[in-house]
Amino acid sequence: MKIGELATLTGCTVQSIRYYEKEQLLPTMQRSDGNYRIYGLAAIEQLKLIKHCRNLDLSLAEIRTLLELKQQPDITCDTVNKIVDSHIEQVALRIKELKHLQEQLRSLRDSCSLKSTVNECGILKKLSVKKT
Amino acid sequence: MKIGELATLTGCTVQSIRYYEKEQLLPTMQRSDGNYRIYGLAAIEQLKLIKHCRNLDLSLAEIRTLLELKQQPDITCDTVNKIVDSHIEQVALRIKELKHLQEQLRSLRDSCSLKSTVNECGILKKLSVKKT
DNA sequence: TTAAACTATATAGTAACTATAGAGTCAAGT
DNA sequence: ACTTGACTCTATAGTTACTATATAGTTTAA
Repeated sequence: MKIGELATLTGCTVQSIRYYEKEQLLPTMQRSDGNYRIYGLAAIEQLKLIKHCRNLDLSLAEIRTLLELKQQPDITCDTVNKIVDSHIEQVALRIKELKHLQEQLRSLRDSCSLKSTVNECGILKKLSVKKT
Repeated sequence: MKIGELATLTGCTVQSIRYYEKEQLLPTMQRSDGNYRIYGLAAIEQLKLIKHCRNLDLSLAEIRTLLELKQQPDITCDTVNKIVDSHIEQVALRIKELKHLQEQLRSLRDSCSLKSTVNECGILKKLSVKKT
């Protein structure tokens, strides 16, 4: 299988597959006579894992760690848990921040009446004055 | 006032102030004999506005638009409203996405028991199999 | 055989900075 | 007068996870 077929099978772009190889998330593939990368079924598996992790917003560094752990089946999976746990925390924190942001934006939005001019725009006034 | 003082007064770093100037969020400042940027009180105002907007996660492009609008006090502030509204929507969407993510991460986390080895780790299994 | 479709590498761009290198400026102390 | 240290200047590279582009080579179908 060549890279284009792998791309359509997994929903990745050709470029990102090459990028993952460069970043060591996929192994260096063997090449055909014409220097084309040749993939087997294992590559589909691995790319799907990568893609699923990316959908969960895991960083490439985190995914690389998971993949390395997968190569050592006999150690305990504490590290896997830790990665997921810390990621859950990060997401929770981000949600909290965004909710706070949402409140501020709404209160900002309420400070501008419909027909006013920029000159007396409550939003711009608030932005200029409010402390950081 | 030189750039370092402005930085401490506003809580920005010296580099980011220079960056904002390069990106046209601050005007090109006049220079001293020794080629140092010289700032007045207006710069504090403007930097605080920028910083406050950044705290609200507005992009530099959005902030640039707001600052341009500020220069034209007589037009209606529809555009200001639109920027804020669209930003509120973006944040709401992101919160929704993150909540969905959070669910998936938690269900993933639940699939790994405490003492298992990587070999039989429910998390890695799920990640490999689950569809994108 | 030739054109289309595919693949290869290398490089630059994205956002909003941060970090670094190398050089010039200024104020205070000796 | 000289030097030291703190400050400033510009230019460049790095960050993340790609995407886009240019240029060149390969394969496949008509």
